[in-house]
Amino acid sequence: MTQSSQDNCSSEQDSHKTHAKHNHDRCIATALNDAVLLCEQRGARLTQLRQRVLELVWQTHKPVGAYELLPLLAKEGFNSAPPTVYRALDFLLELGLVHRISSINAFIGCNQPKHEHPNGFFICRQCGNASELPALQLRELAKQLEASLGITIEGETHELTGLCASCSSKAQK
Amino acid sequence: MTQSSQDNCSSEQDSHKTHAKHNHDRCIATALNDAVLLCEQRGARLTQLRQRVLELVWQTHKPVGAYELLPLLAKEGFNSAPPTVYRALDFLLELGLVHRISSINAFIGCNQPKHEHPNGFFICRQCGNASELPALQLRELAKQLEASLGITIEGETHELTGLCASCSSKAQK
DNA sequence: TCACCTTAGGTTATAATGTTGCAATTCTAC
DNA sequence: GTAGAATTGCAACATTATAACCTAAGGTGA
Ligand SMILES: [Zn+2]
Ligand SMILES: [Zn+2]
Ligand SMILES: [Zn+2]
Ligand SMILES: [Zn+2]
Repeated sequence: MTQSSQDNCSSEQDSHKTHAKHNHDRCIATALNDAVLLCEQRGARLTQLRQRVLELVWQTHKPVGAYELLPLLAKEGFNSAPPTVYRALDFLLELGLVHRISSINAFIGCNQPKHEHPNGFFICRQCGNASELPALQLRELAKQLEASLGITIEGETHELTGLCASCSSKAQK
Repeated sequence: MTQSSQDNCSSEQDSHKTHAKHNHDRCIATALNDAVLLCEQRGARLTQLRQRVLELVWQTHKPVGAYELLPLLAKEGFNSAPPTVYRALDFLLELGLVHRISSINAFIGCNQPKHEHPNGFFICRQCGNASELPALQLRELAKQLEASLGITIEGETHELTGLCASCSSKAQK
C-alpha cells in the first residue's frame, strides 16, 4: 500500500527533463537503501514515519513543500500536523538525506548522502525539476573565496534557476 | 528628522567586522545617491516611503527582516502594514537596490546597484554582517556550469555562512 | 521481568513571513 | 483641469515554521 503510489513515476517521467528518461523506481530504491545504511552507521532510527517522508520527497525530482506532504501522510494513517512533518524533515536534513531549498521553501532528496557536500541546486523554471550542482566546482569556488576574502566558510547554499538542458533544447524548436 | 537615527552608526561600527572600521554615513549617502540616479535613469519614482525603507535597510550591514522595518516606519508616521513594506522592498529589489537573502528571510542594501550582478552573500555567524561576493568569480562559476551541464542560468543566489576575516582573526587569539 | 530513562510522535496553539483585493489618494500626461 | 496610471492605506487572509506539553514506544540495566 505504501508502494502503490510510486507507480505514478511513469506519468512523472514526462517531466524528468533534467535527468532525461530514467527508471525512477531505482532512484527511490537507492535513496532508501542509502538511508538505511547511513542510519545504521550513525546509530539513528529510521522510523516508519521518517522513511515514508523520505519516500514521499523522492516521488519526484521536483522540490516539495512541507505542507504538501501533510495530506499525503494523512492519507496513509499518519495523524500528522505540521510538527510531525517538520520533525521528520529535520531528522532527514540532519543526516543529509534531504536538502532544503530556501528560495522556494521546499525540500528535495539528496542523491549523494554518503558524502558531505555543499548544498547547491539548479531548478528549471520550465519543468520544475531540481538537480544538484557538482560539488567539485562549488568547492573550488569556496576555496577561492576563502583565500581571497580571508573568510572561513562553514555552510553554503547555491540556488540557480533557468532552463535545464532538456527544456532549453525544446525551446529552440 | 529622518536623519536623526543615522547617527547610531558610531555604535554600529563596532560590529562592522567584515568591513573593518569605515564611515558608514558615507555608505548610506552613496546608496541614496545611487538610488536617485538609478530611478531617474529608469523613470521610476523614489517616493518618500521607498527612500526611507532603503535608508533603514542601509542602517547596518546586517540583513534586516521585513517585519523589523514595520515599527521603524510606524515611528516616523508611515501608517505601515506588511504590504507597505513589502511593496517598497519589491520596488527596491526590482531596481537592484536591495537584495533578498532567502536563507534567513532578510534584506540588505546592494553596493553595486549600477551594474547587474549575481546575488551572492557571505554572512558572518559571529558579527552578523553580510557582504557581497565578488561577481567575477560567481560569473565564472555560472559560465562553467552552463557549459558543463547544458543549462541556461537566469537567476542565481549564493548564500555562504561562516566567520568573516575580522572574526576569524579574533577567534585565534 | 521490571523500573527507569531516552527518544519519537500526537495535539493544540501560536509565531513569523508573505499576499490578495479593494478603496482612497497622489501623481502624470494630455 | 481631467482622465488614467501609479502609489499607498487598510483589512483580511495565506503560507511556512515553531513552542509547549503530553503520551507512547523503545532501549537499558538491575
Ligand atoms: Zn528519478
Ligand atoms: Zn545532496
Ligand atoms: Zn557601512
Ligand atoms: Zn548587489
